[in-house]
Parts: sequence; C-alpha cells; structure tokens
Amino acid sequence: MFSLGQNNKQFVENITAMEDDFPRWYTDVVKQAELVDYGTVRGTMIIKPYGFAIWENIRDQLDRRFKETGHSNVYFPLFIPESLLQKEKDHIEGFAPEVAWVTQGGDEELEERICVRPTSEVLFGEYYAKNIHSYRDLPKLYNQWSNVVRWEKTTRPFLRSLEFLWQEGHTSHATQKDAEQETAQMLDIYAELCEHYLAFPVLRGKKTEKEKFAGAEYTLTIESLMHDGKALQSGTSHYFGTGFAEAFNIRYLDEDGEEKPVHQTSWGMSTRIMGALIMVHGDNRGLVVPPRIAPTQAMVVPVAQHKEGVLDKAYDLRDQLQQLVRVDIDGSDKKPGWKFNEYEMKGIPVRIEVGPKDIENEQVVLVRRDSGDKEFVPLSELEERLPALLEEVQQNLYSQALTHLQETTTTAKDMDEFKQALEENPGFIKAMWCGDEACEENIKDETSATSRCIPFEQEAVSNSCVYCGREAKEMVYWARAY
RNA sequence: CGGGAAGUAGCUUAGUUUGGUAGAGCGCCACGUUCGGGACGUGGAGGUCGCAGGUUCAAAUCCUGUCUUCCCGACCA
Repeated sequence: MFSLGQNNKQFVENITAMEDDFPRWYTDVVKQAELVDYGTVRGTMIIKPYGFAIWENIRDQLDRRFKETGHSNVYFPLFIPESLLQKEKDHIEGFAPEVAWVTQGGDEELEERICVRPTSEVLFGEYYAKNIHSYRDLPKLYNQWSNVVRWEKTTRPFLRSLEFLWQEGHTSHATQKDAEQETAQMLDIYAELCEHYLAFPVLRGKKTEKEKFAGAEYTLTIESLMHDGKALQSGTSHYFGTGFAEAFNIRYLDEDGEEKPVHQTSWGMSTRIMGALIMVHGDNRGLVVPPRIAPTQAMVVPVAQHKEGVLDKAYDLRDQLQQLVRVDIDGSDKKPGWKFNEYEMKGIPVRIEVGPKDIENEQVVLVRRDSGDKEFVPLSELEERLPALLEEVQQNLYSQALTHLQETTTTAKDMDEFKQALEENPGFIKAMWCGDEACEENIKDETSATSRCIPFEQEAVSNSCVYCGREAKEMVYWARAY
C-alpha cells in the first residue's frame, strides 16, 4: 500500500480549503465537480449531467422503496388557484410569504391569481375529496416526482433554491393508526437511504411545534451532520390527522355505516439531499461519492496510452468490468495526472490505472478516493477485489461520518455549557427542554442554534430545562442548521 | 429585507486612485515533441469591460440607477 504523500498542493488550487472558508469550499466543489451552474434568474440552478446522474440514482432507490411499500406514482398540476390554497388556514399562513404568483395569461389579466405550487397538499386534498367515498377506497397511497417553487430570499445551490426537484408523497387512510404507521414507515425509508446508500447516519425524531410543517399535527424528521458542524434537515414525514380532511371535506362511509374523515400523511425528500452528500463526505480535493450511489463507481485511466496495446487493454478492462460494476474509461489524450485530479474532484470512488508495467505484470493499480490508498491487484483477482474494495469504501465513508457525529455530539446542562459546546466543538447538542416555546425562541436568539428534533430514543441528561431551569419534559437535539 | 464585498474572453484576473488604441495566465483550435500525479514549443480564434442612463472631444476608469453572485444577519415546510 502507498499513500499519496504530501505533494498535493497543486491538486487543490481550484478549491478553497474547507477549514479556511467552508461556504466558499461548498460553492467551489459544486462548480468544479460540474454538478450545477447558476440559472439566469436569481436563485435558480441548472443541474448538469453529473449532478443529475447522482440525483437519478437517489431517485431510483427511493422510487423502488415507495413501490415496494405499495405506493403509486401520479402527476398533479403545477398550478393552484388562490382560493384552493386558502382552504387550510395554517398551511397558507406557513407558505404565503414564499409563493410565486401567476397574474397574467398571455395578454389577459387573470380574474384569480394562480399560485405556482410550493407543495401540493391542497391539490391532493381536493382530489381525494372527489375520489374517496368508501372504506373500500382506502388507503390511497400516492407519490409524485415534481418541481416546486419557493421564493426564498437567500439561496444556495441545492440547499435552498427558488425551484427544486423532489418527491412528495400524499396518502389517505381510514384510521389514525394506519396513517401514523405510514408516517413512521416513510421516515424509515428516508433514514435507510441515507445510512445504506448515502453513507451517513441520521438522527430520527419529532419536530417541535415551532418547527413542524404548516398544517401538520406533527412532523417527523431525519437530521444529519455536515462537515462544518451544522445540521441539515434531510427528509420529513408529516402526520396530518384529519385537519386537511376537515378543510377539504374528505370523508368516507365506513363499514359501520358512519361517515368519517380520512387520516392523512405527506412526506418529502428533495435535491437538497445533494447538499448533504457534498457536505458530509467532501474533502479538500473535492466531492466524494459513496459507491452505492455513484453514477460511475470506477474510472479506468490508461497510463502511457500511446504505447502499444495500452489503450486496447484499458478498453478491454472496461468491457470486462462493466458486467460487474458501473465503470467508465477516460481514453482522451489528456495526461494521466490531469485525469487523476479530474476524477478525484468528481469523487469517483475507485480509480483503475493500467500502464505498460501493469500489463507486463498482469496487474492493475486500484486507488481509492476516500483514503488515497493504492494497491496492485493481479488481473486474476480483479473481479473479486474491485467489488470488495467498493464495499470497503462505502463502509469507511459511513464510519467516518458516524465518528464525526459521535465526536461532535455533546450534552449541555445549562446555557454556559451550551454556548461553549457550540463554540468549541460544533455539532448536535443534547439538552433538556421544558416544552415552552419561549425557551426555544430564546435559545435561538442567543445562540442561533435551533431545535432539530426530539429524538425517539430519549435520555435524561439532566432534570431541568437548559434555558429556564424549570422541570424538563424531554431531551432535544439542538444545532445550528442550514 | 438590512450590512459588507465583487462583476473585464469559458475560468482566474491586471488595468479604475490620476479618463486617452483592452492586457496576461489557464482553457480552447492546428501542428510537432511529450505521456506512471494537472507537459512543452510554435501559430491561431475568442471582449458591445454585467445592463441602462448621465458627464466629457474622449469612459472599463467619474456620477446615478439597476441586475447578478458571494459573505454576515433577519426571514425561512
């Protein structure tokens, strides 16, 4: 095994070091790895082929699980009439400030403003009201892949943009129990995607009243930790109770002959998760993509490719390995060093070098992106070694992320400890809370940290509220967040 | 929405203080030499200096407005 050594200054000149300026590192990586370009309208983004290929893999994994759990994909319109959006009071209050409105069609002023969907609860509500009549119609388990628009004031690629891609699930159930099970099940699917494919751990829990979705009875969330110690809400699943059913009059006739409102859920994961992928695994050489989600898992780089037989051998390898993993080759006439850097920047998990010496020795060189370690592998062992190495990279990325989460998760019994933790070892802070929204508000004002979730797995780190000292109700994870 | 910084070739930028023919490096194209960690030589293409007004004989440069990006804060399922 060899390591890359210290001679790496030249490789990173295009990317700001993350310890110098993390926000700048992020935008550098997003651009250098060719994930996105800025759109012409402020706050919009063009997702480029490589960025979209990663999103497609995330999408496919989620979609497979949705279908395995009985959901059907549908597509609802982009437009919502203002009167429809107004129907659920909390919902419209939550979203009104960031809605984009259409006021004109062609030359004509519209009689009623039309909203460009920021989310589609009301459209599904209206549909369900018309289409659900009997307990036999339930459950209705719908999902849609779509774009939504939220007129945000400050924007960053993937993390917050005026328009973004996501999926939104909307379901109706006969009973509270069924709907609550659905809410929990979908959160598990999101958590599993993060842990098994995107290779980072998440904290699961419930949002506080202040942080919950507008119109929901409660919101479940998964929270993940970025490299700079800030948290990112990575997926949410909402239980609506019968709130929307009452507002939209979604009722069914039950077996017992009684008319009852349905119990509903909605859940979503967006292209924002791309931001998590970048900020959890990325390093000063650029992006690092976990093998299970990487569009290209291994890149064949021929060395001294002008020499007899090298390029042919490289293409043969590509063809052979294609049966096994997602492999690509760069047969362009760039120099090898250029290619090494290019694919490190793009985070491709493993590089396969083949040169004249390797051909002579009947071997290849495998270089892993996460650690930079090189190993010489006999051709006869390659088909066995490469998938195993990809798996090692996947596991290592997860355990690195887990270690980071564990090492930066602290406990605070009072505000001094709380502030000290934020200052010295930013990450999640476990602290008790009395349940009073005023304390939550004050903590935010004084520290800019917010409540991230009330974890399912509770643990009493003290008896009293970290802010006011009154009797504590529950333990909350706090952090500065994106 | 407040405070700060910046927009000059695909990218990074010099030039702006003191107005006077728009420069460089990288990248791109052609040819040759190279090729085990971002090669080199020669030749070449590429710019309404973000946009709109104004001042001036003359504006990348001065003035006003505006758009966009980045940072900090406020806001934010």
